Amino acid sequence: MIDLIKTIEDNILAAVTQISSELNADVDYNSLYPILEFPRDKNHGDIATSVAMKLARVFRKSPHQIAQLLCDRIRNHAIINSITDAIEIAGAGFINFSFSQSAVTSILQKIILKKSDYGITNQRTGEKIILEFVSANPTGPLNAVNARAAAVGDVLANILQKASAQVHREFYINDVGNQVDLLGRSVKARYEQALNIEVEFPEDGYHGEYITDMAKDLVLKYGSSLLEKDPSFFAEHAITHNVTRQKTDLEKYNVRFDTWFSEKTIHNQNLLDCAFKQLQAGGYIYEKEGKQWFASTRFGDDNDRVMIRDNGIPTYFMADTAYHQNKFDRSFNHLIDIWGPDHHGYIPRMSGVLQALGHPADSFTVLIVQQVNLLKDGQPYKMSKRAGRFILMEDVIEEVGTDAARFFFVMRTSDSQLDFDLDLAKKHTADNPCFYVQYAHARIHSIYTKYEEQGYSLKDTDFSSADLAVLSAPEELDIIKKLGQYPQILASCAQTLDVHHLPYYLYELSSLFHNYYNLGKERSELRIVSDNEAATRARLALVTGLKIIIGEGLSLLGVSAPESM
RNA sequence: GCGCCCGUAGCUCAGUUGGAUAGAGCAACGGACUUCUAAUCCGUAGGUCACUGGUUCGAAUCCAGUCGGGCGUGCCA
Repeated sequence: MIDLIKTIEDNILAAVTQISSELNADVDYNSLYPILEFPRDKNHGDIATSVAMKLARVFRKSPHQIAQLLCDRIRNHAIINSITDAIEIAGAGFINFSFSQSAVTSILQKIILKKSDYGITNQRTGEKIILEFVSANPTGPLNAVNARAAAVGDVLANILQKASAQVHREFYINDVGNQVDLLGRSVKARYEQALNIEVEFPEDGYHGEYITDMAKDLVLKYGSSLLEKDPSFFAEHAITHNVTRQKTDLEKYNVRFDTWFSEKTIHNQNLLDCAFKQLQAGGYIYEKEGKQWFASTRFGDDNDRVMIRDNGIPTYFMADTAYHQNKFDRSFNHLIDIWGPDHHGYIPRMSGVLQALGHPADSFTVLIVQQVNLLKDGQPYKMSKRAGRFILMEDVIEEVGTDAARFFFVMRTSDSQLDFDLDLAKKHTADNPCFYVQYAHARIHSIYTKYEEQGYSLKDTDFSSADLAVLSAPEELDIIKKLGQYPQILASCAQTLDVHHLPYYLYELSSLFHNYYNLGKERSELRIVSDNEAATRARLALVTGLKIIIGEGLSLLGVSAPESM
């Protein structure tokens, strides 16, 4: 539908330009956008513009008069007349356009021809984006918020790629610092305990069951031969073990990273020093109380931040600064980070330090993924069988499966808290939105089967040449119009970085389809597969369009599109 | 105290850079269906968009303030 909209938009703009020069008015074109919008109410046409109202002041005429002037000009164009049935002025000065039937069916034709390419836009052409997400500490298994971040990040990456951006998925491993030391001491303590040696467990150490299991495993393999090793040995072992497990969990969840970037890389390559010197040269560093501070308040942060402690050890923030600089060094021009709710206070300093390093403010974007409240039997589900303190990602997947988990995690605005109803996600009924959408896809396959049972072969059916003029029921045209919105939905997701519009759209589309399908039960003339060969072929073309968009949409969500359920 | 997120139907949530009479799903209520095209279908009702003021042709949306909820506020990562 994007080309239909473009045509109308261009014509409106041309008319506005003409009128403004005649009236000698100075129009701020930016203030007119969006030129066109989808009306909520069907009586207001398929697409509408409110420019007449926006121009009232500059043109010194009533919105209604302006709408009339615009209409007079727009109606003169042959293209406009071929794609619209009606252009009406309504309400306070809206101009409502209704598409002609042939314009609508041409959308379907295009979808069938372009298939999964239909959603491609040039929204973010030329951007080289590095999307960093999950980046969980290598001190244990992934939890439910990590699972949400993984789903959101992966889907966002898919959508950005459809908008023509180059996207690199990265997982940052924080394998340096105090927590690593603490992890090592925790594992060593468990190892000694497993050998019946009485030792004190470190204060604030890692209590998870997985630590004990790991220690027992070490005893099985190496007996007591590791007693002489120091904690760093145990830490390294634990990190390798944990990261491997995280990787496996994420693969089962259909999330694959292009790189697993170790923090050690930053330290080994002397990148901290480079970044620090550059900040110093820019005059952003000062010394106080024996520490080196970054003047973060110059970029709107609450406090200045320590980069190098008085003992000479750089802070985490210093390392993270070097890491983010390194992303730019790897020639990415847009950094997107997905962080958990506990890190939002960190945004001003990160954004500030990157600006201090000479990067434009809009080249770094942080998305905050808020916490997840898992519900079971209507009650909060907080304790994990394995981890005790929190729910693991693998618990969620085991409970509801990868498909439902991913669908539910991206279904809501990611920067607000999510109530995740585990019981609902498991249901195989229409109440479950994930099932509902997948079922629409499966149902289309059963229609194909039905068609072949009638003695036809799908292989011989060329949908692109079907006579689509048969599709005249309002329900059929509504479905096609909805299909035509798909590229806009993706473009809007890619622009706002809000992915939840996609599952919503797929749900609404499926709903139109299920309702249409059900009509055939009451009104046999609307059955998709019938004796009427021409109608059957046209309707198969319609469901094929649906199958393409639903299948493609689900694939962007990383959710399977089953042929039967 | 300060910062971020949030407050829309009984519940969970949408609401397209400000647009027309604020929408879905669930639950509730009322019907249909005794069988089919696979996991019922159709309909009804339900609202002070937390509150107050402001901006304008127009505000759930933007601004200021108030109230309420969640999270954060390390030289941890």
